[in-house]
Amino acid sequence: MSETPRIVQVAVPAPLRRTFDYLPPSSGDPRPGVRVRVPLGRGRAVVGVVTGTATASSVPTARLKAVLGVLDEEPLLPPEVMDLLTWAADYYHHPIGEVMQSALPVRLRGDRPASAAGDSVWAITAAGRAVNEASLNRTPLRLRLLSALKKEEQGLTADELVRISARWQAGMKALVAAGWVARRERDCLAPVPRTLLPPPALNAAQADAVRAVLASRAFRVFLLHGVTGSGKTEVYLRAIEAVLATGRQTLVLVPEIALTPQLVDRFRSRFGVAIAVLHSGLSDGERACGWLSARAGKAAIVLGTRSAVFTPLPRLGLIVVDEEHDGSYKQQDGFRYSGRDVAVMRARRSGVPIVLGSATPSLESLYQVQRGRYAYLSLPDRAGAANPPALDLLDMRRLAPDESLSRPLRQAIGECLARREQAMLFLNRRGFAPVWFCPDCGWLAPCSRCDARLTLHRASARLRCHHCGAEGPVPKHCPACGSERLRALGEGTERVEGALQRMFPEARIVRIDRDTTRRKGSLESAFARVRAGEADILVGTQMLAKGHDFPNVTLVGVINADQGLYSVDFRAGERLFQQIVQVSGRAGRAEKPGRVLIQTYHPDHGLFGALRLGDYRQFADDALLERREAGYPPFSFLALLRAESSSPGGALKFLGLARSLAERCPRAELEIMDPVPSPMERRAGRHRAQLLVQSRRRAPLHAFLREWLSLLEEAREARRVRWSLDVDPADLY
DNA sequence: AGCACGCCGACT
DNA sequence: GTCGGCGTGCTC
Repeated sequence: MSETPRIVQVAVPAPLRRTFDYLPPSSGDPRPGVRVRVPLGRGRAVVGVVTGTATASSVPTARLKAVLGVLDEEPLLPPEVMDLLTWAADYYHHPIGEVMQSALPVRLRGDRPASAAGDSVWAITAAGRAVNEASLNRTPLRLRLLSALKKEEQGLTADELVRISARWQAGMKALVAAGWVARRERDCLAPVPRTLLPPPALNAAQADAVRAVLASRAFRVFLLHGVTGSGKTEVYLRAIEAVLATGRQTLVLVPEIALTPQLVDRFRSRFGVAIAVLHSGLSDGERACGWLSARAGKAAIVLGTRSAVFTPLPRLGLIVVDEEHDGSYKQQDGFRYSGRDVAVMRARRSGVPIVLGSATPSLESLYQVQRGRYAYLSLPDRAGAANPPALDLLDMRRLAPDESLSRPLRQAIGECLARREQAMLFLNRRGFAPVWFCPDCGWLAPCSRCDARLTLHRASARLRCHHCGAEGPVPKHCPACGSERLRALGEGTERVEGALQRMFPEARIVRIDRDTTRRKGSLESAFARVRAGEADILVGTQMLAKGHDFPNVTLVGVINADQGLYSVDFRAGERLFQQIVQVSGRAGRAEKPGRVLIQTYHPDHGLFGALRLGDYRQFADDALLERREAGYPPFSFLALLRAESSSPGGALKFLGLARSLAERCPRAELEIMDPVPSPMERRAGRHRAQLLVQSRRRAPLHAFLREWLSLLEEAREARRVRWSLDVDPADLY
């Protein structure tokens, strides 16, 4: 019998929407999920992932190149994850190679063996611990290294040792030779605590929710709608506990900012199991180590942000998505997937239950509840029987604000301080003032690369663009008319902080925004100061609202709630409501009632009515009716083709071509809009435009997109602009 | 994305 | 006479 020629299909790291065929290595066909080194182009070798094998190729055999090397004995990506990634590449119409790469930790994207992916560290040995430090007095470098390692149970990497001494290697050599220090791989799984916290008692709603989730052995989506402070996390923990007891693993996804040490500690102190934490703040080695422990089944719980949804978990038993409505689940560049939606698909494919938790669920999820697709679990009560905070609207049309703070708000802050409680103020705008303005000729300092105004940062005396990062000095004279009367218009957090300091000279004020928390760990230390009672007033942007509890905050003020009230984006209302509910949740605890004051120029807006009643379901039902009438998601499916070009008309011109190519594709049940400039047409020197495609049904939309993209890829005009397709876009700009 | 090939301007 | 500008095309 003649042997059948075999072909290996490989997803290569290139923006190509297909796999490449290679001849197998002499060792035989590598299995799907295995990394291979393959030649690509002229003299270049890349690492790709095997997606399958075949008996024939559409490329003539003579032109096929052979796999250069096989990097993994066992598939690095197991079949379950490979299937999920293939689905995701198809659904988001994104190049398969880039999708595969995004699923791998950075350390494993190259040809490093999986066994050596962690951080290599120097760690103290038992012998080293017993050394009498006085005996090292004559070798200060060795002494410093040894005492540093004594404090670091996990050991130190070369990068970290450099900070102790540039010449650390010399001293380390001697310490290793003496047997006091050894080189090993850093263990990324924190030690299991000796004493575990006992689980608190559940209220009836929590117990019902836990019971419902645990009753489901197969795939089922649960929407856990729990008001702030109602104990959603405890429901997760109980469900996880039961899953762990059966020897299975749990995947927990949280929004980017919410993965705080506090949350991690809460998980660690409850379970006597290894927990892998995966987020962007880790070193590449730590990420790879956590990922590999999950894949090996060593980590029983994976707690991570968006990209953790692709972590291999051989014994997956449950998925939890916390704050499922949060926008940070959607990746905003490159492979634009939704971590939440992929999680639901993963649960379905793996046949496990998934819990989506939120105080303000997305309209998409609530709609699935209405349709009977998701099970609805409600936690209506705050733990400890605390009342929800009283919510008042301040009609700014009738109140004379002083530096954007109305009199009732100032008064409430004063009373709050007198009670020795803390106040928290939100303003979604950092910097001192959003505009630098000439009162004589009307000139407004513009960004030279964006269609936007520059924001004044007074402390650093700079004008900055919040869209492209450009910055420059603050002109003293108007460049248009020479006037010397330039002034700041509007308010940012920096200005409000100053105003508060003048109004309440005794108060200790902490400002929290991207400018004050740029340094690593500074956000955490600011929060720690607040919790320790070393601050009276907190001023900040949205980042103040997520994942943190401040028991002594009893007043929350929203300084400008109007942004987004009349926005062009159809999701703006939903997001505003979610934000206000989230910040309101910061006010008050069991024994101290909270108060929320919202400043607005549109107090009659319907959104505030539902907000005052604290009725999210009512708001959501109304909003869903509006969406249904307008034909917006979740009653339709969207795809947005975006383009940007350095030349003014380039993006629109390309989209014009895309629009005409669309005529050649199956267009039944589709609405293909005309290309339009993006709401902020110029950004960072690039001209941007977009084209929206909409359909009532998913299938025709995706059939269309498939053909449309293959035509677009062939078009030479497509090489002159940067373009990307966003399936289920979160923002229409 | 990389990388080479390919024709037109200012330099040792 | 060459170095190099980025337009165009291809990668199994």
